[in-house]
Amino acid sequence: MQPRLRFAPSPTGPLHIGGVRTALYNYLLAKNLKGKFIIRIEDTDQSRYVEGAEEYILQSMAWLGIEADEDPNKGGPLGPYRQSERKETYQKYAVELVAKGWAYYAFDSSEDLTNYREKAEKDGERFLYGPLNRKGLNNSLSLSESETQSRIEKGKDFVIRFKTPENKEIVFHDEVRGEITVNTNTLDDKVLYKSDGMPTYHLANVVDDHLMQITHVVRGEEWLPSLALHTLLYQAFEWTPPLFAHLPLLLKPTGKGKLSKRDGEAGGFPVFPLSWNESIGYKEAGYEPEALLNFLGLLGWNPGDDTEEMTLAEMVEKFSLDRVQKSGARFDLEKLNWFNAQTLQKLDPTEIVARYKKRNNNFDAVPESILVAGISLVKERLIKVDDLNDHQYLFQEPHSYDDKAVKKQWKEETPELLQAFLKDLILAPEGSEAVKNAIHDFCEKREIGMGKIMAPLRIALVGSLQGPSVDELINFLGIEAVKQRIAIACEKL
RNA sequence: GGCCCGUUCGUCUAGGGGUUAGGACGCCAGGUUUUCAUCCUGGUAACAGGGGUUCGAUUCCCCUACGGGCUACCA
Repeated sequence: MQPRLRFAPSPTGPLHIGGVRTALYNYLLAKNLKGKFIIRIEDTDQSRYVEGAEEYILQSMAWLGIEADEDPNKGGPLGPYRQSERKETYQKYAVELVAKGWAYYAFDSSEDLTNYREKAEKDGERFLYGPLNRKGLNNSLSLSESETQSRIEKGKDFVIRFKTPENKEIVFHDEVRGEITVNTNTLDDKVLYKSDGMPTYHLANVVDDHLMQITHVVRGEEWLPSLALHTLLYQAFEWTPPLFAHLPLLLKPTGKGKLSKRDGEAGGFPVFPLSWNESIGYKEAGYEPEALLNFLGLLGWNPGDDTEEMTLAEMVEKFSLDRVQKSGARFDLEKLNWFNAQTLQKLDPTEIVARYKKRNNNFDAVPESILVAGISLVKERLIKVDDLNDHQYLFQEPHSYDDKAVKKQWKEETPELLQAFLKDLILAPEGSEAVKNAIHDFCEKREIGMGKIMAPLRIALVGSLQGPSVDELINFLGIEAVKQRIAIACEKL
């Protein structure tokens, strides 16, 4: 059987970074097994539907470079891939379950249910619509068959609930955690089919996974408690269940709980891949998708050796469920920054320029070749592509001079010294090696320390005591620019 | 509260009955760079606690604590 895995987000808002990781792991496993990766939109809750969310999710995946084999837009052999478009399918299965004695009609109003819950809560208990009390509630188990029929025919609101077997130890298997046992009396009879004619997650999910021939369900740990129900559902339908793997959750960088939108706002880091309304995304914050993926891939999984820097393809090759972590992982932006810097180091300067230009127009007037040469000079000091903006001196004369540096390094005799050096420099041959020699010779001739000329030179060229080595810088800028900058500095300082 | 899951340096993690408990990020120090960053070298720092089992437990079992999730006609 061909492995088929799906990522099944709900279009209720932007894709959370934890969702991105779930998508990534599904993709990694699918491709590792040489199978298909599918995106299915789970939009069964009309009241929570958010305009643009589906599009956002698909765009995020595109930006990340996680390509689906089948999705709502490109379609596929087992579509449609939007649950709202599969609406008719579900009723049939819900009714089948009733016929088989695995489900029943329930007529309890939401007010009644709320009352039961409030009452139970007052008594310090929890109301559970389940095996132990369902016979006393308003449903086809307590009502006569004719009464049930007539209510349905009269168009009364009803839901279909799963008929959880009474007092059974049910054992199910999770690929990450192993065997888990639950007593069915602690389960409730989940609604499978809602009164609005839509299925709930539980029904839709199981039916679609079966129909779409999903072989591995990889999802967040928040679904682990539902696995008992889902296992029972597969039994009820007499279908072979897929393999299940529940991923540990992403936790807040500090403090308690899972990562949420607010943490991003408080901690100043994105929680969404792309911007969504007021919330900035990783893309907009200047992160490279390769770095995000690499970072996320290692948050809850490792390849078993010490390898950390990996491309998507390398992660695909090494991925396996048995190396997925059981406990939640805290989100640490520092490490992502490191991954981003590493990603940039491996990129060709022309590619860095291209990515920089997509987001910045500061150096639009600078010729491409100069930009590439400039990047080559400073790329190992970039964490993000935008950091090139800190190196404007490569392409423009300094806007200002660092006061502290000037005070300390710019002496009275400095202008004269620089002008004299310039004369020597003009005579020097091309290349940064020659520049270096010129500086050395000049110092020797004048019998002065290198610091006397190096620091002022740097101030004149850069504006501060930073940047690439002076010889490389001079070589890059060219004699005319150097001459000009020295002149300007001598005048201004 | 009930049910389920988990717990190795600050963080991500490797390991697994006998190890100097390994790596990475961060941090610190030194070196390179007559600058800064990079880079290199070194350092800092962990098996939640208590009981078992065992010649020996961080590793296996139990309990406690702590953390997490679920507890909707949401996913």
